[in-house]
Amino acid sequence: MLELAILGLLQESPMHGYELRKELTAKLGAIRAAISYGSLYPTLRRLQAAGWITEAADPPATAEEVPALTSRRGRVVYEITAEGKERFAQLIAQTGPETYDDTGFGVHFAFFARTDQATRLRILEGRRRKIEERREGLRDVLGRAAERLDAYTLELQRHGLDACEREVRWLEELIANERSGRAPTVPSTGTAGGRREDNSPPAPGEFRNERP
Amino acid sequence: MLELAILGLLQESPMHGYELRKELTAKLGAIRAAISYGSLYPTLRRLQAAGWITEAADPPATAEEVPALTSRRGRVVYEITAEGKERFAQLIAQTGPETYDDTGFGVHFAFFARTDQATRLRILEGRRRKIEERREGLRDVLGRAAERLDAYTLELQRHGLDACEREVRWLEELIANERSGRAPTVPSTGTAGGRREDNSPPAPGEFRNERP
DNA sequence: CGTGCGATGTATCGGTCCGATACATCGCGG
DNA sequence: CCGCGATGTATCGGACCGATACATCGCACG
Repeated sequence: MLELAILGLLQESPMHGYELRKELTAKLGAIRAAISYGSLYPTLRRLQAAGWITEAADPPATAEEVPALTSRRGRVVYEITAEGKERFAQLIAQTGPETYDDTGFGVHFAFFARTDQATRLRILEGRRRKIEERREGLRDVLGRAAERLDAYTLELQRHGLDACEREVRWLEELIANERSGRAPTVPSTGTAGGRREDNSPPAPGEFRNERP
Repeated sequence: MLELAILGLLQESPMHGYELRKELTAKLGAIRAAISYGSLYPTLRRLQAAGWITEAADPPATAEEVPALTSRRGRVVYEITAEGKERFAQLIAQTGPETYDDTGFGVHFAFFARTDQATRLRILEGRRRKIEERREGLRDVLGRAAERLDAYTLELQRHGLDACEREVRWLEELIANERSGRAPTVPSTGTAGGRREDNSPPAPGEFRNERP
């Protein structure tokens, strides 16, 4: 999962670890806390060893200042490679069971702008199926095994059931949206990625979510 | 977390691994999928080594059948010890930061029936604080950084924000409930635990949740 | 009658990720 | 001038997962 997220983020712009963590936290804040450095750095090394990313020279901030005295150690900037982009595309398209658990789905969803519509639909439907199963499990427990459980446990299940029902409705909306309107896909920048500051803005008016 | 859950469950009745996993799944179904045996068995061994649990003889199911031929290997039934109960009480009462993350809170909450009211209140308020922080983080991203993010990522944040707000409201309810009405605490069965089949039924009418 | 299959049951292994910790630099305010 | 919070890289032990292996039991189907 981390691998996918890193590859996805580095496609927007080269970054060093610290920055990567912040962006990761911003992008995935809804589904998980903050990525630990204990996962991040080893994963970066793994990705580099595999050739998906490379170290890039730290740009000296428009030159002008800090000539050469302080030797500028630390601050390793990573950049995605062409192979890395292929790897990302492969990871994004292939759906295993882990694609539908909370974290897996969240990460995949966060990069839907780089995913083709068919895959998006497949993932949304798989997720819905999974949540429906969880929902049924909770209903069963609340129905059949209710008397064996104490009031607090029961309340926990009720809250969980509520969350499931809500998420299913959300997914339905997204699926319907996906089927009818063509949601925009960010066009791949091409293998020879020339530093784009201007990130493709999401086409307006695709999510008419009608929040009152 | 697993340790706490196992100790809690074994206080209701002795069980073997498979059974433990099923009960665990039933009790914690709202917050996590199913516990892996790859965690369960090593943890059981750890708990046994520490003296919190012991192996118990597998009761031959009212005797009568299966006299002695099939040697009855496999099926290790675990039982909590007096030290294990102390350990549980200690774990349940001590609150660290991990008490308030999704899993930690869920497990603690699931055993609220064995937790004193002051601790319950402390945990509920800690959890509320944590969720409020997450909520503020999401609001910030949706406000300040909205233009940097694509429509899908934004939608993910909105959904997360919604879940946060909902959980805060749920917690408020629980806290208010806890403060006014005295919620029941399952009386400790005592250190010399005499096999109780009849589980203390939760007092009725404590959660007036008024679900329409 | 057998046979195969799904539920029950115990167990290990490699891998991912987390939390704690350590350490170094930089700019700013007291 | 000194400390402190933000920035920044890095490692280590431990928790937990997913895959896998293997053995038993009962029963349904041919």
